[in-house]
Amino acid sequence: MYFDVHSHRNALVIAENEPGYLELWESFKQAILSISEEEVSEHFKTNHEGKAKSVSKSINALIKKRLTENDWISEPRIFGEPGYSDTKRDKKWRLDFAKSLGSHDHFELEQNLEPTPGISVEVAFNNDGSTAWNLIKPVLAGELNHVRKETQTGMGIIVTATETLKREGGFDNTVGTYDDFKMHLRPLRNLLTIPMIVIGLKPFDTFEIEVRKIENNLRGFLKYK
DNA sequence: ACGAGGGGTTAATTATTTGC
DNA sequence: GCAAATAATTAACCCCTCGT
Repeated sequence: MYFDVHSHRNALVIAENEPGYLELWESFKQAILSISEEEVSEHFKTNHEGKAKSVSKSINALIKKRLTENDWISEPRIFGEPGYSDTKRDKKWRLDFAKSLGSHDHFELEQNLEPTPGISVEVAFNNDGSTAWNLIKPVLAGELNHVRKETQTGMGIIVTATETLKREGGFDNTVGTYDDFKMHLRPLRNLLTIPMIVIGLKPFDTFEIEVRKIENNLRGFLKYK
């Protein structure tokens, strides 16, 4: 899949020049770019066509597959404290994905060892109301490093849908888009202290999702362009 | 009259408890 | 100790309001 890129607090410059971040950024970019249109349409056809409205589940599943294959950790916890990390209520305190070049070991973090570059990833196809929260999570993850190691080590990547993909992918009209995230970033600049790259996924060349009403429910169907 | 957007609901997934 | 049943927790998406 192809995408547009928006850079917050020089994230792109850092990602493309700092040795450690370069490696992580390339790994991420390659993961997304390597998802082919055929794979998405095939996945949708076999799993969700006629049952779900949008392609979001297929895209989510394929991103997860690619990133975990490349050693990104799925749904890591942000904090290590009871109440925030126990399985009962830690869900909203988890990132979608993260990868660090160094150790995730708790002991080493406490020992104030060399900062290691790490990137957190949020895939945000949900309600526009949670746009702000999606932007804050990478900051929380980064601030943790900041406090423990006294060094700026965090960077966030947010995966969103462009307006066109939202329309052609059958996404619900409430999902926050690439443009919505860019709108949020300007006024929130001073609160969002971590460099972030916002990715706007582009629509597909060969197909789109046609939404039809089946027995009062909206369902998506493949339609080749 | 229509479409965008937000709040609320629910189906499906994940966790926990219970029973064997 | 393991499986089945039950409970909790989302995230997708439905519906209704509001602005144009």
